Formats: sequence, structure tokens, C-alpha cells
Amino acid sequence: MGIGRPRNFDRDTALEQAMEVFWRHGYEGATIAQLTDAMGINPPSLYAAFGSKEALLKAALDRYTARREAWMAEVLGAPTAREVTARMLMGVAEKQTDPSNPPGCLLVQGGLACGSGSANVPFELAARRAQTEEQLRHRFERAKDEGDLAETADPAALARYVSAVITGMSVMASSGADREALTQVAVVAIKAIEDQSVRVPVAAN
Amino acid sequence: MGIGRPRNFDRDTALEQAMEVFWRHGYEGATIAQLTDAMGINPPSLYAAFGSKEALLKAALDRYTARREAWMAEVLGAPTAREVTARMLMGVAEKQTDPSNPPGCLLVQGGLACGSGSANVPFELAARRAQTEEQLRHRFERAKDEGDLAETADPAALARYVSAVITGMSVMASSGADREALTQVAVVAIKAIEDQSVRVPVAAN
DNA sequence: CCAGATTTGTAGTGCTCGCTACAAATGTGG
DNA sequence: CCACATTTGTAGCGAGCACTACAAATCTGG
Repeated sequence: MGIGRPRNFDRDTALEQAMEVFWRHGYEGATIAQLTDAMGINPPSLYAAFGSKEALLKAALDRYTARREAWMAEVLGAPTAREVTARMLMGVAEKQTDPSNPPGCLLVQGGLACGSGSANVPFELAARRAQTEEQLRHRFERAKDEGDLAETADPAALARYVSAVITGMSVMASSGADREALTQVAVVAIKAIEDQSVRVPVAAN
Repeated sequence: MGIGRPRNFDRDTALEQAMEVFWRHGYEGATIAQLTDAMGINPPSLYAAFGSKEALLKAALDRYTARREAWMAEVLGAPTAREVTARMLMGVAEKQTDPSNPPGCLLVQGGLACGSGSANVPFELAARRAQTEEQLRHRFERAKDEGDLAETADPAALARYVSAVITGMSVMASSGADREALTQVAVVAIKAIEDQSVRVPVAAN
């Protein structure tokens, strides 16, 4: 009783290529032919390894979010809410214009509106975007506890705000905005957070 | 020589329904069957009246932007940059959660990433979004001339920022955010503009 | 009331979609 | 070296896509 013929492609490498296709064309815009072509395999291999087009997307989303976790941890480790926001938005401006990836964010480009047959794809993407917002909210709540954010500040509202700016930057990037344009947006956006930060009088210390 | 059988549907009414379908499902997600069903006509009538699916989308986009022109004029008529931004963002929060329309903005929901056969649709949408940004930039340039914005303010950057926030709010709305959540975002976002506004000492006048 | 012009509804067209049946190929265990 | 398990490439499945050929229907002008 043998173990069978071994597959001759690397699952992670293939998934990486699939992610790029979804990123560039969206879930519905990406065809199986494009995917298998980019992955360097044939349709049966794709279905044996991932199950379906939608399951392949979810695997790609998992890979995408997992890759950003290390960076997110670094961002959230900044000492103040202002610094968290600054690192976040400046990092986003950089990452979303990284020429080694398609522009924008997979969680947005993947598909905001889909046909009736793929109605749950937008929900899947929205749920993953919401995770980032929640991480920011927790961080801002901590900042408020630590006295870093003003007593009147609303951590949930601030997190929603930063999340919205990130999404807006993502759409801008996907439609051709360059790094400088995104950085300008980030710089302005940060001011709204500074406004709610407790200013430590540096000279007085 | 007769004039022919009269069409028995109203072009504008049908276009209105088509716009809703594109808004809800995106360009690629909307099928001709869904469109003709919503419009209450048959495919040959659609093609005779609009030419093609893509031409129908463009007609819907024209209708969409034309409808917003009156509102935009009112927004841009506000006396200060801060007030323009406030009216803009608060209005967006309201409009994008108007239950009589699909949530979000057609210029975003229409399709950020498309398949290779519809590659110019995202460009078409981006160009129309850019129009709003340009209107804001002109208004902010005027505000700077009028001394309403600080000398150090960058009208183009501010316009890009407001445009990005609008887009971010649109995506949030499309994924279920309610009016209150969007309003919170707007309130925070406005602070970044206030920061660059020249404060008129009210009590001193 | 007829001739010409246009729209209508029916019923498809060819094409591409996501997905899979099948047999040859390639590995391991006995 | 043979039996078995799994993957591979080919080739094509039914379904749904955007779009249209066609003839009946409905108008106006004479």
C-alpha cells in the first residue's frame, strides 16, 4: 500500500501567486485560468489542494493577514496613541505602494460588491478589516487608561477613523496614487489624533 | 413613412434602476438578467437604448454625479474650509446610509478591481472620484487665498485627505456601518482640518 | 387602410465560467 | 517487481454570461 505520487509544486508558493491575482483583479475578476496559470499548476491540482475558488481566496486572506501580524505588533507597540497612528499610517502609505505587490490592500481590492453567487465574499473581507480596527480600538483604550489620550477621547471612534483613513488610502493607491500622495494624506490624518492627545510639556520636564 | 412603434418604458426610470443594481453588485457582479429585470425591459430594449453593459454603466455614472452636483455646490458654498469639510463629511455620513439607496458610494462599489475584460471600469470610476477631489482642492486654494487656511496649509494634500476619508467612509458604509459610526468618523476627521484653520478670535471682535 | 419605421418579446448565439471525469504517470510498502 | 495510493495533464462537463436574429406588434404619414 503506497503513499502515492508526490505533488510537484509548493503549496505556499502557489498560494502566494494566487494571492497576487486576487489582489489585482478581485475575487470575481480573477478566473481559474488566470489563477492556475500564475500558480503554475492545472485546475485539478488547484482543487485538490484548496477545494474551491472561494476556499483558495480564504487561504490567500489567511496568508495575507498572517504576514501583517508581525508588523501590526510592532505598530501597536509604539509608546503613545499618536505614535501608533503615525507608524500605522506612514507604514500603510509605504506598503500600499510597494512595487513588489499590487497596489492597495487585498482586503479592499478583493471585492466590495459581488454578484449574487459570491455574496459572502464582501462579508469575509469586511470581517478581516474589522480585526485591524478592533486591534486599534484596544490599543487606544489602553492609551486612554494610561492617560496618553484625553479623558474626552472615544477610542472606538478614533479606531474607526484610522481604519477609514487606511481604507481610503488603499483605494487611492489602487487607482494610481503614488507614495508621496499617500504620505501627505497620512500626515494630515495624524493631526486629528494629535488633537485628542494629552500634550506633555517637554520643556517643563 | 412612419416614425415607428414608441418605446413603452421611461429611459430615466430604467436607468435609475440599473444604477441601483450596479451600486449593489458592482459592474462585474451585475448581470444583464438582473439589470433587465430591475429595469422592467428585455435585453434588446436595453441594448437599443444604451448600447452595451459598459455604456449603461457610464450612463448610470453620469446620472449619479449629476444628481450630486447641486449638493456639492451647496457644500462648496460654505464660508470656510472647515465648514466645507464639515458639511461634506456629515453629508456623506448621511447620504451613504440613506436607506432609499444601496449603502456606500457607486463610484467605489462599482468596481475597484475588475477582470481583464473590464479593465477600464476602475479607471472610469477613479476619474470621477478625482473630480470631487479637484473641486475640494480648488475650494481649499480659495480658502488659503482668503486667509481662511493657514499659510502653511497644502490645499492639494487637504483635498486628498478629505477625499480619502470619504472613500473610507463609503467602504465602511457598504459593509454595514450605521450612520452613527460614520458620523463619529466625520467628527474626528474634521479636527485635522481645524488644525490648519486660522482661528478667528470670536470674543475679540 | 396601407407602407414604412421602430420597438417588442422569444429564443436563441457563441463563449467563458467554475469545476471534474478519466487515464496515464509516479511514488511507496511488501 | 508488483499492488496500491495519490497526482498529473487532457479534455470537456453543464451552467450562465453578454449579446443578438428574427418576426410579430404598434405607431405615423399619406
